[in-house]
Amino acid sequence: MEAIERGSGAATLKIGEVAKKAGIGVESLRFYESRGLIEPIGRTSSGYRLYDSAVFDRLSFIRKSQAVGFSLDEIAWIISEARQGRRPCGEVRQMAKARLGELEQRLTELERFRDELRETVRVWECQGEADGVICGLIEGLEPGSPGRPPSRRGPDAGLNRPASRRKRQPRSS
Amino acid sequence: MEAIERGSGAATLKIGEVAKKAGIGVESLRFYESRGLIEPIGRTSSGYRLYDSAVFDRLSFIRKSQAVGFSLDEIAWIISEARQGRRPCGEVRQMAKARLGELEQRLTELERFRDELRETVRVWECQGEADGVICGLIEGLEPGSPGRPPSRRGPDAGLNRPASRRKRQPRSS
DNA sequence: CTTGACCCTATAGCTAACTGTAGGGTTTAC
DNA sequence: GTAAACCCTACAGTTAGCTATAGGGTCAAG
Repeated sequence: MEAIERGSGAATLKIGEVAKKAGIGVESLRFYESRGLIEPIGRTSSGYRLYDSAVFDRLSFIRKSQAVGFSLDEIAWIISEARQGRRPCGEVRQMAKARLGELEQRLTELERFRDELRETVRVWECQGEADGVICGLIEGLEPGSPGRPPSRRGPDAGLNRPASRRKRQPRSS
Repeated sequence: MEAIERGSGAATLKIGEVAKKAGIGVESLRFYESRGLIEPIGRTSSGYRLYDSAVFDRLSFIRKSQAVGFSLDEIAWIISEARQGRRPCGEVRQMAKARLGELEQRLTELERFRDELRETVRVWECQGEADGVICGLIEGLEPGSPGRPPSRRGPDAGLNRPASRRKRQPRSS
């Protein structure tokens, strides 16, 4: 069972070959397909996906778009527009500008937050830990009932390093 | 069926009263409990949680810690330390400094990214959309096969409008 | 002719911090 | 005495972008 047009001039690739050349996982390729971002040019009779080299341009487009800050949904929308012969340049520009605006706003917030945190750290540094001075924060945190710790499964839970951290939306009102 | 010590001097509160006074949802309170952040001082015979006013100090501690950038796991760890009579001031300072370091690094990355994005937007602005100039990015995104669109089960997959957009972490590199 | 690398679909899990729902029981006000 | 408002547990869903697993089928080499 050979490919639909495997060996007929234009080289076709199986998903694993595409994955390896593009430096991406096969699961991600299938995931992209499920989100409407890529599509094989065909299938073998046994159902294997077949791609041609155009998939690399598409993947490159996806990566560049992500680099601009577009979500996969937005990228899928652009692709679907393009597939219908449209060139949503204006919209894409608008999207990029919107992304930039959000980014600038977020940066402003983060900078303000950084300044506060710097100040907090500075204050805590000054207090030292020589005597029983409790780091501002901990004040009032008394041991609940001395001698009856509720046997947690281990303080390793969130220790080490807390992976990626993200800003939450503080509920207004 | 009255409370364990409801009406015996020190006022106890049910979860809804705590939630209302603290401006938080009852589900969040139960969630915090499941994460080891808070604990009722007891239960009524029918199983209702009872709190005293100390819970507000605890919630305030949680909010302040979140404001420093600590995760709930980290906060739970601090609380569990404190409950065991320890004062992990040094560690807390270290955690805050680590948070600050991460934040500064992320800010640097984001600033670089913002500059790139600004440049991208600027370039796209100059091109305009008057003639067939395709916004850099879209270049090469041809409609699948001209004249033979592969009759998908429905191009609605990612159509309409890009729906909800949210801040993502732009992957560096 | 069997082994192992590859491929398939479908579905669940990961991250964080909640939020919502289902399906009950309890309390309180009228 | 009944209806609304509250409480309970347990679990699923939300956000994005993957990543992994289960349980198969396919294919090339030896």
